[in-house]
Amino acid sequence: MKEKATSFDIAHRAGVSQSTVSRALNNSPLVSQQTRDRVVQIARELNYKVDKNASNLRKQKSNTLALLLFEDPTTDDSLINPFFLSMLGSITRASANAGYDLLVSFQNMADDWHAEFEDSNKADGIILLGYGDYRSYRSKLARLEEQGTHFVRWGAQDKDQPGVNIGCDNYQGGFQITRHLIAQGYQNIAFVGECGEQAPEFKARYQGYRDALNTHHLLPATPLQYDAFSTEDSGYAAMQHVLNSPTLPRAVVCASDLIAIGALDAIHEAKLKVPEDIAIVGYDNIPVSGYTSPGLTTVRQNTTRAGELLVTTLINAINKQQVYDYLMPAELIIRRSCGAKESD
Amino acid sequence: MKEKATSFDIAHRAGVSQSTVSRALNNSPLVSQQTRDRVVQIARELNYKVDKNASNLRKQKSNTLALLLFEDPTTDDSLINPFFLSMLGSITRASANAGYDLLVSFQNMADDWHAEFEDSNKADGIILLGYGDYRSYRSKLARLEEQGTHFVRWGAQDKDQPGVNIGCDNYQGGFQITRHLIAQGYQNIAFVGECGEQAPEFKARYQGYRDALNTHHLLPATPLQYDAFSTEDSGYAAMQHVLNSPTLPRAVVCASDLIAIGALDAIHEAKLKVPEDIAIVGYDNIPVSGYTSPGLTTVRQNTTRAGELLVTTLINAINKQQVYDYLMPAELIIRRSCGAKESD
DNA sequence: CTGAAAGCGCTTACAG
DNA sequence: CTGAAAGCGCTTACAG
Repeated sequence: MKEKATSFDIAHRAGVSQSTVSRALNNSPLVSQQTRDRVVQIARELNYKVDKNASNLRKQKSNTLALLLFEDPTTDDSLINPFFLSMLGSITRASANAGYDLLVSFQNMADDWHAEFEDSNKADGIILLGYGDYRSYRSKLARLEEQGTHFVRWGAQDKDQPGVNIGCDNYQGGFQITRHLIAQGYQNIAFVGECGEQAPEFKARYQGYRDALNTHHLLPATPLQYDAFSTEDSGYAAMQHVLNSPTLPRAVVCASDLIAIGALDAIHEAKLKVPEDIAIVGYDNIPVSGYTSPGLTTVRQNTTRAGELLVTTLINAINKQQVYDYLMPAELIIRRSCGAKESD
Repeated sequence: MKEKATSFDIAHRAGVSQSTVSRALNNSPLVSQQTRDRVVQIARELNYKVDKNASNLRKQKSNTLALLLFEDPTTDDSLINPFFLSMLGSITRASANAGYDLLVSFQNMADDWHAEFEDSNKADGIILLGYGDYRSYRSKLARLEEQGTHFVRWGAQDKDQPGVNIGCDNYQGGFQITRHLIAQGYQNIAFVGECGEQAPEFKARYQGYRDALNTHHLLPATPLQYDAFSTEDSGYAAMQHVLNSPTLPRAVVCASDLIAIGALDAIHEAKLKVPEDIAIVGYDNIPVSGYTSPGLTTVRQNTTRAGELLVTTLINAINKQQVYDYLMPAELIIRRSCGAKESD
């Protein structure tokens, strides 16, 4: 095990000062080409790497982004929502492309997550990812902002929240997919998914659903809305409720694919057919949604683009540039579960 | 934007020396309870966090693990193999539980990845994750070892490789799933997946397949093996090959679920039925495999356990403890694609 | 273009 | 139990 080389070792061998080594390696213009070449050469021979801790300490920045994954408190301990898993993948890739390291962490609302990363200089900025109610940590977000910590949120737009937000247009997605069902001729359309303040994404999708129905004068007298959060089990239970209600809806808009998959199970168990007896649509376009029987009509959120947007927005913020909220368009993905021909 | 507090600020307010602050905050026994309480109290008030860069620089360790994801060179830029995505999830969780931060990074065989992390003190150790041929970076692994860098590999056991290895018993998995097909009465069984040195995992699965056939005297005169790497497209193409061959096999062992899913597409396109006309089995038990039509019989690798093993093994290595290779058992998951009753 | 020096914010022997 | 001091390995004004 060789001792690790430092900039002094290189300086010694190159016959220059340590300052010059540092400059040469950092592409400072204040070094002659000749000196730089020699230093770089020796650094390579010695397999030298700049010590990031020392460099970061001195520069007071880390070239690292932190990703905070908030978990659905209801999720099984060993599973991550597939949608966020795919976001994780695209964020990882986007940070790498931007030359930043990515620190990944799960959060269970630990007391001091708001300070943990930037105050400790582990990261230059934070990406907050997770469904749910940012209101509950509103004060923490405010504190982040007050401390000058850079962060971006993924989720539902909310003018009231501190910080920049990147999200997908949940209202439009809910509207579109409901309108699509209406265009198929369905009238009696239910919604499965909680839609209170604690679930702003679902709430926006629900609003889109309602407005689409309203536009076509199909809004039922009593709302056909059933609570469920984003797990298969919850979707399964909610759909059993639906199936036990006096009048069976002809179509169901589920607030997420996970819910829709659970609903599918409940329907099959009841020996009913999708879409013949009841049509089902989901939301998210998680990988599995293309493989259910029948394939799920759903709304895609472009995770690749989302990852890029989150990362570039955060980096811009770190570099003191003006940054803006961004609302990505939703994209309808039509498969068989809605009863449309796939070419529709 | 408040200035960030340092240990000196706390020392000043507490009327003690900065050394004492550091000790108090690091739970050193060399501090009176009274002093510690006061320091901790003030630290909280000032919202103080230890600067990790300074602390790491001084301690020469980072409390961070690096995860290097090697990509299948054949994979689409925006997609990660779902199996590795699920490993990523479990490794993230396991590191967090162990109190380590996790730095995630993709690798395209950049020249100096072997030194990038530990030499730069960004991480205390490295987890190498990715299918493929470790032989091609054998020299780099050797260098890692020589430099005293701590690392664990996920993948096929290989006595020739430097470093510790955690993996799942690919041979046993291939054997079991093939034996299962034989038990269903199939005789003419093909294998789809490359099985050369560059794909050690697939190779081991193929060996298991062959030995199972051999045990039952079913080994064909000419090997029924078709190359494919782990993507749907490649599986689709390979299965078209199979379907064009003079005698159609009755069952096909695919080296991965992704391959099997592509194969399923090719078979359905040819208007054949699974499992009636031809049985298909996969490997990995990726989430989608439960939702294909029919559901895929496959081999599960316990990713939760794998993540924990990788992390704890690496941490043990970092702490200078003796560490060992570990081979996890494979686990047969029976669904409809093999023609068995699910309760089989 | 180069060097000598200060200092980033800690931890930890050393001395009491 | 506590404090004064050294030093981790860099980057960057400052002076030439």
